[in-house]
Amino acid sequence: MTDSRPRRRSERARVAILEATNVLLHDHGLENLSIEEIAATAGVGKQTIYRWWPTRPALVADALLHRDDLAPLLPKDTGDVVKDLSRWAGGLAESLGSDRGAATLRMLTAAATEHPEISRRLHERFSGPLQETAYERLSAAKEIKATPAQRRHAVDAIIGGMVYKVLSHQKLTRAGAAETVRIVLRGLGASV
Amino acid sequence: MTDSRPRRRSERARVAILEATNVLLHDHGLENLSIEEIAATAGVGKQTIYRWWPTRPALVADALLHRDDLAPLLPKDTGDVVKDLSRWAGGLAESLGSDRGAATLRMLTAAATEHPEISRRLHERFSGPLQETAYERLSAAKEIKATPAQRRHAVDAIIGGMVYKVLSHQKLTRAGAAETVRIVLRGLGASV
DNA sequence: GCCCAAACGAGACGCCGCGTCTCGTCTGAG
DNA sequence: CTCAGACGAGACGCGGCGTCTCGTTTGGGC
Repeated sequence: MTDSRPRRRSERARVAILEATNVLLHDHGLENLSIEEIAATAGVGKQTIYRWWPTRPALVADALLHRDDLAPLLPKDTGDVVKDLSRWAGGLAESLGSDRGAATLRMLTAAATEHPEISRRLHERFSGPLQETAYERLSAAKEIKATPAQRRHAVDAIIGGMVYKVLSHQKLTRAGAAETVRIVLRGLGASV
Repeated sequence: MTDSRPRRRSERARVAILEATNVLLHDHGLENLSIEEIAATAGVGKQTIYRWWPTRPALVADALLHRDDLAPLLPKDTGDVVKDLSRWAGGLAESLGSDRGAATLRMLTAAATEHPEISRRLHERFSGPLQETAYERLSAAKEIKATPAQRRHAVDAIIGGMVYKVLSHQKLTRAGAAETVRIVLRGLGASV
């Protein structure tokens, strides 16, 4: 992991490009995003973009990673797994269920679909931490007797259920997400 | 709903366009799909495409709907809900878990992300029937005591869990899907 | 079987964004 | 202070876009 970069990269340009990308992503959508307009908006030469990002999806991924309003919502630990995960899923549902949240989730999905490497980076930052902490919270609960694989499946069912509802334009509510958590946890042997 | 179309549309051209689209979709992917190449491949004038399809996503959706190898896999009814849904989910997982199946699912997702109307049509044909028959199979089972909303959440968790695994590049296996079904159905009160 | 409007195949057109390139200027590490 | 390399700006050829205009084919109505 040797950092072989004696290069004098302009931080000002880098940030301007990422922020311009996010603005135009929000205004015109992923489909109508043009490098020319990003450069013009950021007050930057096109070459400066092509110098540092190999492809458009790579730039989009970096722009999404640069957003500071997308910190993943993580479950608390009060000792009551069912309550903790229900509240966590409820909050997540409220966030992803809003117009803005749903639009962002669809954009993340579309960007991830374009390139496996982009998918990996976005997952590492967004859905990964969600999965991991929910899994750990589940593993710490004494009342749940399940194999690690079963816990993984349970977490995926909860998160996947929400993602699926958004992608298929179904309603995603706080109450519905909490209900899903209750069903899945009961299936893992928790008393609900 | 008056059908005001005394128009003499060429069936030959229509089919050639849809099939050329599917071929190019498979060869170059959604991102590199060009109308020019579709027209050339189908042996058709560009105007013939623009005359009948308003946008590129609309054409992609019709092409996917025209594929006859994508008939949704539906659960049987042998009287044993757990076994029926486990096998169904297992088959679905095997199909979606293959390289080709996963690629198709990602393409469907990407196409659906581009436009709400496209999303609605694809859902109506593919995920919709899956949801509905799984829901009905669940409702017919006497051993399951749950509200309609709970059944919906359960179905979404099962299907969503699989979709999520594919989109996040996790392994999707027959056994894993069956295990997820067992967890969720146990959560609905079934004895597993 | 004839007619004719509409759909067809072909391709030219202007436009725009792509990715590359070449300027002259700016800047920061040594 | 120096100078290599990043920078802003924008010209360039290319290719696909969506529209248009040809002349030809086709199929429903008479």
